[in-house]
Amino acid sequence: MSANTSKPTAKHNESYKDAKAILVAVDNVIFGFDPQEEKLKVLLFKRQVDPEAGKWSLIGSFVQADESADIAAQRILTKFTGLDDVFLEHFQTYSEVDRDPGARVISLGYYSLIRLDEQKEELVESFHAHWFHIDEIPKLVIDHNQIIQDALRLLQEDSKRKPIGFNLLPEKFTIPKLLKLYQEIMQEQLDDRNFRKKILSVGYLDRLEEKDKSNSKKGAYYYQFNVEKYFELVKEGYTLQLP
Amino acid sequence: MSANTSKPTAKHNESYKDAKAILVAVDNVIFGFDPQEEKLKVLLFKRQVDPEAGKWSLIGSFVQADESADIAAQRILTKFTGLDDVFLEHFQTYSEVDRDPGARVISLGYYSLIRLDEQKEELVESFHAHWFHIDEIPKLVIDHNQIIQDALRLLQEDSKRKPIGFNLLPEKFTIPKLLKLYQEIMQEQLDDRNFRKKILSVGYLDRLEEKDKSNSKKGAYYYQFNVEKYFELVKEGYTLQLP
DNA sequence: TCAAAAGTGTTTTCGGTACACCCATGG
DNA sequence: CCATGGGTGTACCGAAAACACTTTTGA
Repeated sequence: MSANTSKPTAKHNESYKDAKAILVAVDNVIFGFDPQEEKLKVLLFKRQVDPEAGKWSLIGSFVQADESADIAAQRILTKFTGLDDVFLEHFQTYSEVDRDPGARVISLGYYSLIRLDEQKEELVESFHAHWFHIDEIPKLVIDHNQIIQDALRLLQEDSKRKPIGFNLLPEKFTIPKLLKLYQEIMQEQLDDRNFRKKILSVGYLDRLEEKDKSNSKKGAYYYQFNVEKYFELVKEGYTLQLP
Repeated sequence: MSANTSKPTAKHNESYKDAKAILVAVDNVIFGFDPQEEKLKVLLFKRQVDPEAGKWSLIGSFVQADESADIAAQRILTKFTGLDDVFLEHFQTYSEVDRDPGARVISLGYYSLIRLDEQKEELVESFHAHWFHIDEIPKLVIDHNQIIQDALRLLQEDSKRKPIGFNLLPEKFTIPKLLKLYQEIMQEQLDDRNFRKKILSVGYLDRLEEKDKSNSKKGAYYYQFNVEKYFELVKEGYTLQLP
């Protein structure tokens, strides 16, 4: 008697045959942290296909018929960096009809965290890919600047609640480096005493005997992330909560 | 000289022509709260197309060539409930190759929050859709049970950080009802005194003079969510944080 | 011996939690 | 007048925040 938004009697699940297929891509915001420079970076490369060939772009690919989106995101990550088994997470979908001038493409935004010291540099170079500091991202193809911004915001959220920062550091790292990493991610200064207190009080960091003397005469103790202890804590219902 | 994961010289952006298009659907987990029953519910309907026609399913549709996924999710929501301009959010993507036995379909999971008192009941009924209490969801088609579970988890997370609960209540509501709603969402008991203190201290609830006497002789004051005050708070950097 | 980074403690403040009693009113 | 749900206040505890000094050692 009202609400004539649609005919209730019409079939309201379109059949598979009537539906129009769409190109689906993954775009992967690959983050890395350079412990020397103490900078958070994103891997970009020059797009190879028209339109907009030659412009900087995120690492992406179409999702193939025989792979899930997760696998596709993993595939291109491995292809460009040689790395496998790293932190990789879907965070947003971009489906505006006209976002890609080449065709109607729905893009699945992923972000991954890798250890710069473990990447295969020859591979990165062979694709003419380049690491850009998060503050110096050039104008990118399509909506990729937006995608990076969204990824960074999620990285910030996630960093507060999960110990994912360790995916960006070498196996062994010092507390000062960890602090610098968090400051880069959060884009704000943190009190070093309170940070140290908080992060060590959780109990998932093991101090090694070894020290890193590359930055000071005194040297800073190396620490290692203890995954087992972290899983125990999670089982007990613990959830990290940084400011 | 290592990392032979792929030929660096090969084109590493597949051209648009080589890519295979994929069916893309949205599945919308529509939440409603019945203030009388004090139950959180999800809208489901009987799937019309094979395979698995006749089984209970989320409200979904394929994404059309001329619409974004957001619009598609909005479209089916309006079609089934008559409602427009409600809380609607994408939360996850389901892209396993064999998830749908009918074809390769990538599904975008959405969840929406509606006011049960505002839905067009004739419309809901005309589609033979039905509201199921969150604890009594039947076995659904494909991976839809999983999708609901994921949606509920996100609703719980979001509820702690954003004042989205108000999207499930009538314009005017009492604190006891709001408490019951939060308890339904969180699936746990909350201390009523602390809850009241916390939620009122934020300052985005306006007390009306009117009382709801349907549940007690004394009557409970009606409150209203004040969007303007909330936006002001957000601008000042405020973020809600419930236990 | 001193510059430069690493490491350590204390006090204050604020929010979270636990907890028990009075209030209003229709029947 | 009393049962029922609605509403209020307080004491305690622990975590977060602010804040400054000592330690180490290579150059």
